Amino acid sequence: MATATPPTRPALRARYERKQQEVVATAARVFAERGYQATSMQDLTEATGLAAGGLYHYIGSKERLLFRICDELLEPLLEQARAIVAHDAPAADHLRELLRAWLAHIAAHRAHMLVFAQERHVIEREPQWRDVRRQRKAFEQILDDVLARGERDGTMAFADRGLTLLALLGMVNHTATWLKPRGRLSPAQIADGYCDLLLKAGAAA
Amino acid sequence: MATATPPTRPALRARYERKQQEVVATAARVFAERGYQATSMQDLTEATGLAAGGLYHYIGSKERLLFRICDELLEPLLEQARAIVAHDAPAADHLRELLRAWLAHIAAHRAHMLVFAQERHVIEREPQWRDVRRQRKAFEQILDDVLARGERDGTMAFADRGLTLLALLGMVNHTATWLKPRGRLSPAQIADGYCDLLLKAGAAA
Amino acid sequence: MATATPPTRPALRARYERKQQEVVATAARVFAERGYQATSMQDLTEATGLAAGGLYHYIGSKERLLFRICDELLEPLLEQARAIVAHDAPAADHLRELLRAWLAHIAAHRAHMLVFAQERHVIEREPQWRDVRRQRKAFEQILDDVLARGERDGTMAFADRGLTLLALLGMVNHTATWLKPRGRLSPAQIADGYCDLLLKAGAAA
Amino acid sequence: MATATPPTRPALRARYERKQQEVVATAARVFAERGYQATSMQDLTEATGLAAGGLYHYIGSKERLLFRICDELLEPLLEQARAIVAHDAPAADHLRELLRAWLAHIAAHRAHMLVFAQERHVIEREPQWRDVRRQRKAFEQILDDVLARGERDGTMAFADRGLTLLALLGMVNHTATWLKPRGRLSPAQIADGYCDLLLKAGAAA
DNA sequence: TATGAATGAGCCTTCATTCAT
DNA sequence: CATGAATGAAGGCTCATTCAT
Repeated sequence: MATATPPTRPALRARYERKQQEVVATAARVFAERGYQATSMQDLTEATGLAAGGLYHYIGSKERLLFRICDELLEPLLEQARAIVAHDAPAADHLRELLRAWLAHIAAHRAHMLVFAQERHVIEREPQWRDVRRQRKAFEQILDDVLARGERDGTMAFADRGLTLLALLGMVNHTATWLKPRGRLSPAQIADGYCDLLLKAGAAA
Repeated sequence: MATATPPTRPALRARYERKQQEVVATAARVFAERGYQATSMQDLTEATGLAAGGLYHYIGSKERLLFRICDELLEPLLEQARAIVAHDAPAADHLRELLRAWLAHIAAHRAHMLVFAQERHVIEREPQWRDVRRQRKAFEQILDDVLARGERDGTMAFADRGLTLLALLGMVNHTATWLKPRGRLSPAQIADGYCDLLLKAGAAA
Repeated sequence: MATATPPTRPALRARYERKQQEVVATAARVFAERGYQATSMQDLTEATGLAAGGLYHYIGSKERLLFRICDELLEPLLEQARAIVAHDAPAADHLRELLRAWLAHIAAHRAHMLVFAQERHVIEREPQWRDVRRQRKAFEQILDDVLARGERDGTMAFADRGLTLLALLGMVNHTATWLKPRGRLSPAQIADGYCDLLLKAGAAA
Repeated sequence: MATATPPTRPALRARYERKQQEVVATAARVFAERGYQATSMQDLTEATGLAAGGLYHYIGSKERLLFRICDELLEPLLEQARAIVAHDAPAADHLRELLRAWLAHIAAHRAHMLVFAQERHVIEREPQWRDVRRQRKAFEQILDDVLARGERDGTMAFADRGLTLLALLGMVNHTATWLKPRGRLSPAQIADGYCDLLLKAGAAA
């Protein structure tokens, strides 16, 4: 993956990184709309107002751009998740907090999420995406750990924990597809809805 | 959309359609692996053993091929769904039957399903995909109708039926992603798992 | 190095290869004039009368084209050289025959030779050119062997055989630069001139 | 050809010119390795440690840089050659001195020489290189004059003087290709080797 | 002096598709 | 029926160069 070379002097560097983020955000929006593959650099040129060369000054390559989008999505989410499970609380509370953070993140990065989902088949197959895959897996592991802890301490009892986790991942990931900025339900309400679904279904006898 | 011109004499026509289905199946597999956009006609040329001209003889165009894949996925599924809800039975039974048929269909057409999911953003936006969208919506309507009937007759009580339906769609659609031909759970078991999840969560008091 | 895929049926294959050679010859001429790097595929498009796609149908890539040019130059030359030294004759006769064959080859493939010389720095450095390098070295080895044999059997006595060989290579390679189709001296006369230069300078006492 | 604008105050000017020479030397090295055309300004940016703007401050343009390299090569060589033939001496002595100076120059400016040879086809064709061509021709004329004088005064007798000169040019120019800083033969030894080759071959009966 | 952001033309190549055979 | 030669627009990206700072 080609890397754009950022300036070294701090003042310029800050400016560079601000502009870079702007470009990434714009690109995420366009990718989400038209699809990553179907979006040409020409499209981004128009969306950003930069000429081809200027664009590459900030992004290195189209694939690098996709990488940044995935990273901006997963890295802070993973960090939040780790912070949540770091403090002491019942498994059910952790689950609810995780879901709320997750849905809020999706709402705030809807375009990122849609792009990530669309290009999933690439990310799961190509070696250069290993780090991204690892972040995704780490997050899912945290979720599974919480469910497992609930089972162990007797507060949850799932028919099949593995399937429950997969169902959860499915419903949450799918959410980016239909979530609207000012929709009927807030991200928190959706999170609670999913959480209740799981907790009721897995209510200990 | 360009249309390939099939022969009119019945014997030839049968042969033609058999070969055509073969091509569509192969294409679905390749698309599922590499992505529709990332797959070139050249790739299909290699995968099918046909030369460019021969390929076009059967498929008309790349987009037409995508259309066929979607249609092979949705049309029989919709038909089955209609058959299921046509006979008299409690809402919960209908739901279970629908899920079993659906999961079985996904298992049998995994590639089709993955392609459909991947290209969803195109299908949902472009006018030429209206008919496909309509099929998808009709199927989802059938599901919603069953849940609504359950609510009406008092056998189900969801916190939020709309959200429940979306959750269901999410988990089922996501399934194609991880379903393996000889996995731990059979399609029927998965269907039952999802069904129980919903029914427990929406158990009437 | 990408490879264009030739047809398999013999009749078509012959046609394909004829056209391919035509393209290579044209390209060699253009490269010789403008330089390999300075020549754009657009230039070749104009020179061959083929559109971009058609061009690639025959050549695979620009680098592959360069490879073909080098191969068309070196492979038959090496073959001729081997045939010459295979039959019994005095070293001086072999030398003269080699030079005549060599100069005739250069005259017949002036463009190829100029391209080869121009891109020498690439050919000598990059790993994908190993086979071409090997052919060049094999040819030079044959020359050195003849000079060494002359020294051994006492018919030649060079002040420094290594330097003499390098001088020979220099003068012959340089020839493509100034050789004109109907110049004052024929390739054979030039060959004899170089041969005499060496033989006189290395005349045994 | 764009021209960089040097400062006018003497002290600054000296500094400027020192740095400029440094840049030219570095560029010559990189060009010799990768080829003039294949070297990007970005490559030079990295090799010199200057940013794009700084580079242009010193060189004006990429072509101007090539011009400087050629000029640094040819101008002092031509001056030396003129000095040599200015003093009275037998033609054979002049030839030897010329070759020694020439080979020493090549050894000291190997990169310059390689670049000059590589880009020869450009230099010989484009009008803006007329002055460089003139220098090259002037140098070759000096060589030819010496050989002609040797023939006239009966101390040399070549089979074909024109061909002999071309052979000489070929062997010397080719030398840059294989000359190593601490090789088996010193530049002076190589010069003598070439000189002896010519003188023996052209020994008057 | 020197930086590095920015340009936009041009690079090589691939693409879906057509059509004479 | 099927081939594969051929198209030409468009793809992602790099290039030499300029200029505000």
